[in-house]
Amino acid sequence: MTAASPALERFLARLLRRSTLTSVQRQAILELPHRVVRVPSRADISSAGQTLSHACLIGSGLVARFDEMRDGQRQIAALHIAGDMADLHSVVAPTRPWGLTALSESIVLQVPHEPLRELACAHPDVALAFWRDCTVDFSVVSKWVGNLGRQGARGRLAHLLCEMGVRFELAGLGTRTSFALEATQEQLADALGLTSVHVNRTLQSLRRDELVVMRNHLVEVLDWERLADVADFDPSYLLTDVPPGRSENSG
Amino acid sequence: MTAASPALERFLARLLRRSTLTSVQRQAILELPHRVVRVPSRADISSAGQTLSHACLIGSGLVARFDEMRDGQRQIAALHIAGDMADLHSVVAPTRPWGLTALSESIVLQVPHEPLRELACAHPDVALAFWRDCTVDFSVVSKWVGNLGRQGARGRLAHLLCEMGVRFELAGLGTRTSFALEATQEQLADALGLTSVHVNRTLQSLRRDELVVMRNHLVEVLDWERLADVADFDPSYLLTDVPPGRSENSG
DNA sequence: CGAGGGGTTGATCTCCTTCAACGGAGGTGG
DNA sequence: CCACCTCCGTTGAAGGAGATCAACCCCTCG
Repeated sequence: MTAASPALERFLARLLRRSTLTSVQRQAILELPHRVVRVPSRADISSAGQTLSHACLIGSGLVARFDEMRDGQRQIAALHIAGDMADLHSVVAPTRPWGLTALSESIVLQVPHEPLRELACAHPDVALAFWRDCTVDFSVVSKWVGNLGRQGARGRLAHLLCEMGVRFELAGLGTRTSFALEATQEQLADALGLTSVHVNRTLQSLRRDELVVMRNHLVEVLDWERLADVADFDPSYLLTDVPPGRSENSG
Repeated sequence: MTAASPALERFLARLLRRSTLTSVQRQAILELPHRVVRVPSRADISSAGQTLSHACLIGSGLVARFDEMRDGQRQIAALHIAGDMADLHSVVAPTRPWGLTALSESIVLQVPHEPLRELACAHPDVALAFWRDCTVDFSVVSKWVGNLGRQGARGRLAHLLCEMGVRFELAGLGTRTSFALEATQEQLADALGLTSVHVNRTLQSLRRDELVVMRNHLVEVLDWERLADVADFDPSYLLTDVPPGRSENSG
């Protein structure tokens, strides 16, 4: 057994958090062919409307999925960290209406669609696991709609920080109260539907209330309870509390 | 061959718009077991956190997927019309963090998860088709993030009307310039992240500009081009322009 | 006939944007 | 080694989009 890519191992771990796979299936995932690409900070990985033949697995760094308006303004619709397959959706919809961009210097694994599709077709459990993984992203972006539509700047920012904290913790990349979020205030603004000026003022407000400090892209949550309260944060939408057994049979 | 439910036929038609299925597979979908339920206007179909054993296929009416804040405020994250399987996602994630509510009197088909899952496991093409269908909803909700985050009230409302127009047209339930949207201004507000008062004023503004008229839940688009322009609307996110051939092999 | 829900209007307030300027840290070239 | 530049963060003042609150209208239904 050769040493697998740590990125694929992270991806498999993410899948296994919510799905059960046999050792054969697990091995097949670890052996997926791929090309490793280093993406500099602020470089676009792919743009909207492109038809791709591979999915992007994040090896390291921070990657954003974004929607672009006519005037060039961008809205970030998702943030992806190491172990996330940023557009697993593209396996079934190769022409995707969104773009991917690296917010920080990142390592990306290009995993061809073909073997992913073949794996899904050969192993129904894998197909369900992939589908389920996409459902997690769906749930997250749905929550973002609620966050943007019904919360003020404080709540929105607090919610984003809570979400990323829990996700970094789940991925083993930090703790929910201390993690590296390599995004500028302008990029946070693009994710929150705010201006960078207002993100700045809102961060100061959260800091004045001794809820969270952010400096040098390092987030330190000072009072998780109160931050989650400000954010109206309920982590269940991250679909983490799936029973460890065969989740397929729970319905 | 017995007469299939028109709702299942609509659902199948929606799948076939983007996926290719054999006649055996098509027949299996039309023969899915289900229970027909009539849901009165404003009644919740299911609430957040519930673990379900069936998915909801809309037979008629207008159904909203919503997120609920602590204070009871609701944010609608998706609108579903006849032929939409409102929570096909629940097949792989039976505990869903969102609720479903009927905005108008609706007919809902409860389709048990088991046969859906069995169908997906028995036929990889069906699994991919289901997964692809979920990707459409994903793409739509992602676009809503952009709409909420980067557009003002006029653009948001115009975009929602454009989207629903195209979707009604695709589903054969009207034309993009004339369709029934059975939602109150308050419900539109819940979808747009606005107040009902402001939705009212914004509708008047669109009407003054002779872009669209809405009365008695009937939307009449007077100038599609300009409305789409105000909305910054590009229908490609609805994933309608998939080639008619075997889309699985296009990557 | 009265009640209630949805739509309409006006006045006021507030949150966030806009615009503009400045500061500090890091990188580069002379 | 310092001058300069650029990017990011920070601050202030002014303006605007939308919220809020409250009243009223119309239509439907009991």
